[in-house]
Amino acid sequence: MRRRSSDEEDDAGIVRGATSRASGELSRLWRLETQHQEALTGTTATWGWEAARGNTNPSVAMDTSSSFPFSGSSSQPQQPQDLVQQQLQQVPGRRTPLGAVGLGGFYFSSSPSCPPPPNNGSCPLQADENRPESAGSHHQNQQMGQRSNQHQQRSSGMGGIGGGGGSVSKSKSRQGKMVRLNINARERRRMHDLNDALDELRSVIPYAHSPSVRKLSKIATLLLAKNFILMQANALEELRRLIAYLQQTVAAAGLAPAGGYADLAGFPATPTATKLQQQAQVAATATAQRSSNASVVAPGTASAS
DNA sequence: TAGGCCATCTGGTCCT
DNA sequence: AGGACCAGATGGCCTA
Repeated sequence: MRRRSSDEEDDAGIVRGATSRASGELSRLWRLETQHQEALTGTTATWGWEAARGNTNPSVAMDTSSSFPFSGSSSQPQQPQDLVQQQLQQVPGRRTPLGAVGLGGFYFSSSPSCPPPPNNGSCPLQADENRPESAGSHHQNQQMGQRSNQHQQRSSGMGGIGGGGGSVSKSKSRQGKMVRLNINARERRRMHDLNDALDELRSVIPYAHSPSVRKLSKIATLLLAKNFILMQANALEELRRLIAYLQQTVAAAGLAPAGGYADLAGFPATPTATKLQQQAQVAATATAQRSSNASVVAPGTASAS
C-alpha cells in the first residue's frame, strides 16, 4: 500500500490550489454537458445533488434522470442505488465488509507474504505503521511531527491521555499512551487507504484529468461516481432497447438473417429487453405467417410494412 | 476574512 | 481484547 510522503502532502496542497483555480472550468464543463443532454432530450435536467441534498452546486453531479435520445419506453430500470440502499438496510450496524464486495485483501495486500494482523509481526510496513515509536515509517512520522504534535498536545491538554502521579500509574499511562498511539496510527492508515481508494475512483471517473483541473473533493467524487454508474446503467438499458427495436424492425421487414442474431444471444438481457425481444419474435413469427399466407393468396403482392 | 476541504486525534460502538 | 468503523472536534491550507 502506497503511503503519502510529506512531499506528497505538499503536492496535495498544490493540487488543492490548482483545483480551486479550475473549479469554474469544471462547473462550466458540467453545465455544458447538461445543456447538451437537455438539447438532446428536450427535458430539463435535475441535479442528483440538488434532489438529494438541496445543494445548488452543479459541478458535482451528472444528470441521470434525463434519458438518451432513444428512449421510447417509459419503463425505467430499477435504480442501482435502490438496490444498494436495500442491501444497506439489510445489514445493521457495521457496514458491508470489504470481503463481501470482493475486496477482502484490500487492507493487507501490500505484501502477499504478510498475514493479516495480529500475525503480521514479520511485515515491516505493517509493524512500523502500528508502532508509532518506530523509525521505520519515516514520512509518516514526519507527518506526525508536523501535524499531529499539535493534536497530541491538545489531546493531552484535553485529558484524553496521561495524568497520574506514581511510578505504577506513570508506566500505566505510558502504556495507555502507546495504545492510544497505536490506535491513532491504525486510524491514520485506514484513512490513507480510504483516500487511496478515492484516488483510484477519481482516476476512472470521466472528468478532465488535467493538472489545471481541480481535483475532485471526496463528496464530489462519490456523487460523481454514483451518477456515472447510473448514467452507464441508463445507457446500457437504452442500448438494449435499441437492439430490441432494431431486431423487431428487421424481423418485421423480413430481413432477419437465416440463423437469427446468434451473435447477440450472449448479450445480457434485462427484463425490458427480454420482453421486447419476445415481442420481436412474436412479430417476426406473425410476419412470417402473414408472408406465407400472402404468398398463397397473392404471390408477389406481400409487402413488408 | 469567511468558507470549503482536508488530516488527524479521540472516544464510543460493534464485531470477531 | 483487539480491531474496524464512525462521528465530533480541531486546526491548517487555500481561494474568493
